[in-house]
Amino acid sequence: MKDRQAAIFKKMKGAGLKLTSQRRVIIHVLMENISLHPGASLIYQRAKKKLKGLSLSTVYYTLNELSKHGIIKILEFDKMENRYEGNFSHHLNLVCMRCGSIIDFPKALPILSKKVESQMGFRPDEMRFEYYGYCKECLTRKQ
Amino acid sequence: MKDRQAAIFKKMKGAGLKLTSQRRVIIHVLMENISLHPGASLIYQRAKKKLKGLSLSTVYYTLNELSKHGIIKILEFDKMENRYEGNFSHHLNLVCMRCGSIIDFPKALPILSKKVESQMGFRPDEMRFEYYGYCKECLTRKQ
DNA sequence: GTAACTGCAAATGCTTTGCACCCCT
DNA sequence: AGGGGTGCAAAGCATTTGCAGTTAC
Repeated sequence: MKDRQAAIFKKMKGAGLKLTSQRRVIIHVLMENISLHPGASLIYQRAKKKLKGLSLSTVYYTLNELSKHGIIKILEFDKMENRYEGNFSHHLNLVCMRCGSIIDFPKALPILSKKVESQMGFRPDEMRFEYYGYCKECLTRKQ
Repeated sequence: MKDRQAAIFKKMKGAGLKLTSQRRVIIHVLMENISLHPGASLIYQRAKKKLKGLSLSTVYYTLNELSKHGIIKILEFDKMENRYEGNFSHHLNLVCMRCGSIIDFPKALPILSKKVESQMGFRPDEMRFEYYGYCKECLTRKQ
């Protein structure tokens, strides 16, 4: 966790991004909760407790800058705010439609990039694999 | 095309949905453009030409009703309006980040539902597989 | 010193909603 | 006849933007 945070600071330096106190807190909260794939509002709430004057636009601006430089990844959803993740490996996201939790499923997925390119002339850049359903906790709670 | 439209009307009847003149036009335009995976605004623009008084909220309401009854599918994106599709088969969508076109790639994808359920206790309901990149036309046009 | 960052408020864009009227079945 | 459907305007919500002041490098 401390390591991952340090790694981000290093990448930011490399990308010419400034390390402000706001960013330190935002990144701390982000990494502390990275397995939840937190959204901007959660990050904002928790970060604001540590840094009173923090504004939501700063949180968005920072997360967008990090994503622009390939340091984190933005996950965008239907009827749900964006979420942020640090996992760049090729994996499946399990999205709970009840509680909104997102779990990584690391099982190898086929890479179809070559086929897609030769058969359709389409050059893929990013990929997205998701299952929407109900997580263990919500299934238990349900009945 | 005529067939697919008739099939939708039939399903609507089965679901207890009323067939109004607005809906006839909306569905006609939807099916006419289904391979584009049209968005609400495109459907609205084209349908309004055939039915002057049509309102955008009716378009949204109709598309939502159809989706609620499993007659069409809503695709939701980042920074792009929702798109609608009729293809319920397990396929990959190729989304062009330049022109916004969406192409179906029918290649069989692994069904991981069982694994996900036994290993993670997650019960999947819907799935979503997308590649974001650049389509043939945009690659040609680019340089 | 200066370009980048921050906070505020306002704007954006898509989608939904409340409500009165309308019309399919 | 009655419940669903329609159109309008307004609200909703996450995200972005313009701008003036601030700060890291």
